[in-house]
Amino acid sequence: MTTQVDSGVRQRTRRAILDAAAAAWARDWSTSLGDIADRAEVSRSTLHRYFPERQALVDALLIDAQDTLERLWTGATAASGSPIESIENIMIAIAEEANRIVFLFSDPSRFAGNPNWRADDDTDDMVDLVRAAQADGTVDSDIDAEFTVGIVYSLVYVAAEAAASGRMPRHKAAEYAVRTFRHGLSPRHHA
Amino acid sequence: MTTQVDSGVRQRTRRAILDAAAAAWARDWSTSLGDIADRAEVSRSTLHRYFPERQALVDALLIDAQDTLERLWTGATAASGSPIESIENIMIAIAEEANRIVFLFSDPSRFAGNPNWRADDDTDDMVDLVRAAQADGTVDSDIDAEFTVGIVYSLVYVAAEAAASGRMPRHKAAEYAVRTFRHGLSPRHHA
DNA sequence: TGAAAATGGGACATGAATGTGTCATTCTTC
DNA sequence: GAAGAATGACACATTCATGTCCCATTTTCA
Repeated sequence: MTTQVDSGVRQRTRRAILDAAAAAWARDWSTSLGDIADRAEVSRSTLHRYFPERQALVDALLIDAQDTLERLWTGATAASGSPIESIENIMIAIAEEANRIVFLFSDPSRFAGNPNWRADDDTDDMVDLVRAAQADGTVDSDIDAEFTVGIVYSLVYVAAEAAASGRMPRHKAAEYAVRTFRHGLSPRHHA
Repeated sequence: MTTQVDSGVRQRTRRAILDAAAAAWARDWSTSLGDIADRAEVSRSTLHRYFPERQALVDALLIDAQDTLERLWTGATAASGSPIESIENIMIAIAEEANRIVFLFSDPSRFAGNPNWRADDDTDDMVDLVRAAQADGTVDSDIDAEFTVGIVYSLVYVAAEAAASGRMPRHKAAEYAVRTFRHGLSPRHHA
């Protein structure tokens, strides 16, 4: 039981476990709690103290990742003057913290029915943003908006992969992704 | 024991199992053999007759998917006159049979050490193709070639997802992907 | 039609992951 | 330095996927 507010120690342990789980489950949903505990550098006992059941960790992770996503979203849109600028800033922001977020999209159907799942809302917001950019004339209207959102996410994923593999710094990978998006979805192009 | 050549019945059962496993494992590597048997509409007993151990199914699937990939590759490059045309034709071809192939790239590290793994060769070939297209002047040389290959695969993945969800016909999704690639990686663009 | 092939269904043992609990040890904090 | 918090290291039961049989039934093909 927590005394009053969780101590700094507990916060750090909790975060280590969440981050380890996010990174592991992004690649392999069947990663065992024992492996996650190892990655977090805690014992399996400790992991179970923080998250009594596997489902408790899943739920906490879901909430944490979506909170992070919305925080990034707010920051990125606040600093933007146009829809396409918002999209590009969001891409960069997500690429920065991809380790905590990617697992959300590795297989969304996995969380279907989970009352904590609300990332669809973010995707809906992104679709709205793309539609606004299409109305703007800054994004190709010939390509389906939902499809375009899929491209946005997958470009971010490629950037995150490239950064994680150590082949290039994260900011450079993000720049490539944004650049490809901007050019690839540009409306003015000879047939 | 097989009499002489596998009967047509066995071929169809075997294919149903391989396809079910490829589709299931592309999304969730922890899908049980029981679930795969259900998807393939065979009993778990039958599945075990064809693939005594889980590993046997993994190996067979690995070989089957890579054979498919190389077949597509050969056909696509044979019908192409330039590197970029080859790349685009391969994208379309892979999108067609994505269900059998995508699982290869869902987490390649999973197959590290497996003697049957050779998809890296295909990726290497793709890198060569991109480099040729860059030398051509048809693909942006400012973006890392390996990163570009990642984009190619992920665009195909997005197309396959869109088609699988039923939001659009497969050929249209593939067209979007190719279009995004062509424009997104185009070299001539104002800064 | 009859034999062989192929499949379905179930029983059973095994191993890995999970969940629970206890106790000793280490770390914080006053 | 002492009390409480936090952790690590086990032990144990339970559940589930896996692998191995066996036998009845259906399907295929000569």
